[in-house]
Amino acid sequence: MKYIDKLRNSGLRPTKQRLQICEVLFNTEKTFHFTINQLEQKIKDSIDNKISLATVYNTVHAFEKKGYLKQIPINSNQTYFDTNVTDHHHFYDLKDQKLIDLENSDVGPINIKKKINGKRIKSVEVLVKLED
Amino acid sequence: MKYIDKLRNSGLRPTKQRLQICEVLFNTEKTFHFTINQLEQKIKDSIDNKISLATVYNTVHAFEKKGYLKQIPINSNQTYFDTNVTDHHHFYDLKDQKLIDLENSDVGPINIKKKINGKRIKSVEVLVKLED
DNA sequence: CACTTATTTAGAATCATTATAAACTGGCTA
DNA sequence: TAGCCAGTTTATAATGATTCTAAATAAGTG
Ligand SMILES: [Mn+2]
Ligand SMILES: [Mn+2]
Ligand SMILES: [Zn+2]
Ligand SMILES: [Zn+2]
Repeated sequence: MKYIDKLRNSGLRPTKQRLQICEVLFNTEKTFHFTINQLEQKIKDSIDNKISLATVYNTVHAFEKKGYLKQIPINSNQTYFDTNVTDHHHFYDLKDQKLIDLENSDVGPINIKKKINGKRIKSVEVLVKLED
Repeated sequence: MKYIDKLRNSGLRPTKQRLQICEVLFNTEKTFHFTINQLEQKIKDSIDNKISLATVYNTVHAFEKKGYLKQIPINSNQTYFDTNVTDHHHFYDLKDQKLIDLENSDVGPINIKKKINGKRIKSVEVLVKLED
């Protein structure tokens, strides 16, 4: 199975719950952005058994740690995650509270001129807020 | 007084509490980043009377709405604010959980090529995560 | 199967933030 | 200056996302 190896290779046991969450997160045409509550709803809509909220949190954090998900820095009372783990940026529609991907080519190269002693750059993320 | 006019001109009554918070926030050499709890501590350290936590929240939100403060988009359980309301960007030191200002000149112009119908760009913020 | 360790789970706890509603105050007007 | 009132402050409760707990269950191993 597609996700069994992915999980085993990461040192995560391929449990029924994790495999079902993998289907919801990764067996899609397009990548997407989500909060835990939105993911919980998606899971409810697509499987018959119940997965506890604690497991959804546990799984999302495990996947994030393994690099299969990333958090998007944004001001919201809920944490946003992204199934697109490539380097890219975001529009944030303030009215609809929706994230839209901005490819690197839509933004152009960003050259950070300032250096901090003993630190290196891990990521560069651009957030473009949109209003009507 | 310096802040009385500022508040009046914004349609905010210059109350004792607001004026004291203005002193803490704006009567400084350098701008700074803070969470509500950090600000609460600063207020306690610099005034004799008590200001309720609710008033600190109310005031910070009022000042943000008037453009005297801005939120910094970052993944944290607490909201970060900035007394520097000019267009600028941030380093985020993941280890020390500290924010460092990045001036526009340190980043260079950012040209967002993608357009979203009916929306206009309100702000462009760059977050550069630093690791050791 | 027997055993160990990881995982799931319901529910409680945490904690930043927001809501409530009563008391208070700044500013205007008579 | 007194009186009024909308705006503000305040203690406290409520909310809600997230994390914690500890017992039950499931996966891997020999
Ligand atoms: Mn958060
Ligand atoms: Mn927040
Ligand atoms: Zn994205
Ligand atoms: Zn700043």
